[in-house]
Amino acid sequence: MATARPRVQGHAGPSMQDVADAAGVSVGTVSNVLNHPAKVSPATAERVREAIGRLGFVRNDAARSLVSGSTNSIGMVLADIENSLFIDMAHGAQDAARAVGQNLLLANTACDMTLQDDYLDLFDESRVTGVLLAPMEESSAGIARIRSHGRQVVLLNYAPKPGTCCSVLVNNEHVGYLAARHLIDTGRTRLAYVVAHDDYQPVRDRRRGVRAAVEEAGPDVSLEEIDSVGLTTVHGHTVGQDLARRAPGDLPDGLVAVTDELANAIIHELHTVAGIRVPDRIAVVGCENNRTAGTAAVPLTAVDMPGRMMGREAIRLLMDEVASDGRHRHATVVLEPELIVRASAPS
Amino acid sequence: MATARPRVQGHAGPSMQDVADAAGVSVGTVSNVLNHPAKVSPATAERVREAIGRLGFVRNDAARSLVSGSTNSIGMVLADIENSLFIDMAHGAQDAARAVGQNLLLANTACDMTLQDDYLDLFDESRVTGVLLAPMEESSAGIARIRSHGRQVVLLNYAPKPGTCCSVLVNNEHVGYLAARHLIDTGRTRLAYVVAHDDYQPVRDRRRGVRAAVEEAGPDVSLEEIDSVGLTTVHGHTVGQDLARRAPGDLPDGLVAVTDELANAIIHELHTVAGIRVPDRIAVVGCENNRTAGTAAVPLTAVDMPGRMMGREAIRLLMDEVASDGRHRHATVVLEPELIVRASAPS
DNA sequence: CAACCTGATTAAAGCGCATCAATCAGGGGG
DNA sequence: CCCCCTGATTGATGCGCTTTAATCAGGTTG
Repeated sequence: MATARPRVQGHAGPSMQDVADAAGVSVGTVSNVLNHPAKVSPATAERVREAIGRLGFVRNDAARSLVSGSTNSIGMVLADIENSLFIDMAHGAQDAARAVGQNLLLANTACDMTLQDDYLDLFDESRVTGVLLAPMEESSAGIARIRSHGRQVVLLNYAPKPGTCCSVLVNNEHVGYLAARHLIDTGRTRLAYVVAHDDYQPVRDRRRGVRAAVEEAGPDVSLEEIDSVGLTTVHGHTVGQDLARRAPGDLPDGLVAVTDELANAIIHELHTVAGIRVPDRIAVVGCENNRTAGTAAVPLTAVDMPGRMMGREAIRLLMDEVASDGRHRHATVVLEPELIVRASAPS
Repeated sequence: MATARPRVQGHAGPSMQDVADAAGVSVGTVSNVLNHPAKVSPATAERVREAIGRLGFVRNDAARSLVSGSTNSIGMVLADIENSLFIDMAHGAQDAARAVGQNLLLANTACDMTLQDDYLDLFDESRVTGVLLAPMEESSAGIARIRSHGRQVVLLNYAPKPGTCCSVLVNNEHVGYLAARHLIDTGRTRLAYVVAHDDYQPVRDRRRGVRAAVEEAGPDVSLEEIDSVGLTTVHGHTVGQDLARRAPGDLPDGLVAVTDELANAIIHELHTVAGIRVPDRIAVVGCENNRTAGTAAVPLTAVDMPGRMMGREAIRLLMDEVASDGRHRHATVVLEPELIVRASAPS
């Protein structure tokens, strides 16, 4: 056995030099075995591979990307990993990234903008191929920062400031429209729209769609907008309890909730707790078609967001932009939602 | 403006040298401003920081970790990002990692062992601080490989080969025991255990617990083990349909499903489709307490797995091992599950 | 036999940063 | 006036790899 080179602490593991020594070749040849096997004679390659196996050599990705100036990884920053829409986007992106030889690294911000900025910076410093960002809130500052360093970003499910980056969106106005329209088409006339965080662009868009459908229906259909404190289950319970306390005549007969969580919680309070039957007394539609929608106590009619496809499209846009060394025009891909009819608002 | 240094294509962005030139100092000083601010006089530091901002300098993490031989990131490989247990583990790990100044990078293998190995190797090559692995199947080959390179691994929710690495487990035998015991305690006598993939260690352990509870109950309680093809919803539907076709006398009156998905799908076929009331005719218990358990058509009684805490513990073990330069003894943390009683098997 | 070509291999030059010994400036004490 | 001490700064070195030009061995051709 060859004697080991002296090493400072912390720098464990054999290097290419060690492999080269063991195989009786130069480092350049070892590198070629790994990256351009065609350039190396079969016999030498075999000898090198044997040495690699014997020494347990692991290529140092830091050195590799230091030289090449780039990596093989795409970073994806997700605002809420608990939401199945985001999971779907990650899944679609994963598949597409893999197909183009890139690894997808996920980071969860749990809706914390500080964490989001940290992860954007981390990916920036890591020189990833590009970044996919699926935020909850306006994030143009962070995007601008890393874009100014030349790092490519594709925004998911949130409209960017015009011309700042590529994005993949769902036609959220149509989401709201489809939801309200379904209720109107099935004979509901006193609609309610439960909403919170009107400062989030997707939320705003959905509201516009709901309003459009109601206006289109003429004076026979009314719309009440109910402000919730937040978008999650706890807030839905509050809204549901408030509704349950109303005089029967004041109750809407059709309700659109801006998130599935809100919808399910409201149904729980009305239907299960207060005995106000869904959909008989009031039909409910959600706006995400989360994983839970189909298995809920009252299966939820919801407008489906095509998360998988969004992820795939985002990777496509990103790789397009990365490839186009020269001029690149930012693009926005808008995918259409689809209504999934279930028991909470049958046809 | 100083003239830009000539640059080969691909190596965009200002380097420390550029910053140093702009601020009229040496690279060493710029490095110190970033890493040891106390060593630099306030005036110089300010000048350097100004230059950093003006040039849009971004530290190159590859070079950084090439020198230091390590990174600031922990890699977490998850078998199934769709399962809320894994999400919970990621969440807990994230919080704990952040508390010790590490970034958590997530990777989803979608139960694909090839992908799992790829990500393990990626993290290995990236010289991450350590790796958290929450696999679906036996993974000792991959673990052994990267451990042999000196990379630390903590295994989550899957027992390692003795002495090979640290791990955080749930007492899965007790999971099965609690589930079966609850049915027995509430008067059920003809139990069934629906199971698949007996080659997965957690699945095996749960079975042992179920059997133990039944044996403990004596001859008045019987146990039938029903083999499912798989662990997911489609397989549950099949099992449910088979059960629904049985003669009423042949039906068990209590059922433990090894996953929540199986449980919910079985309840759907029995209760909703076939009209065999749950829990009246048959009580059902799940073994994970997934996010959907509480909101299902029939809220699911399930044994809860403490995912958040598992994630936190895993980070703790990992950092312990990383810190202990000298001798380290692998540890296994076993967390106890807890029964959550809901409508599908009331008390 | 010289000139030339081809394929395999090598030696050397960095990539951008952290680190550390060496240097420098500026007092204060003797 | 010289020496030493302190704090700030510098310059040089090397981390492990990829890449490129240079070298070499072994044919082939004129």
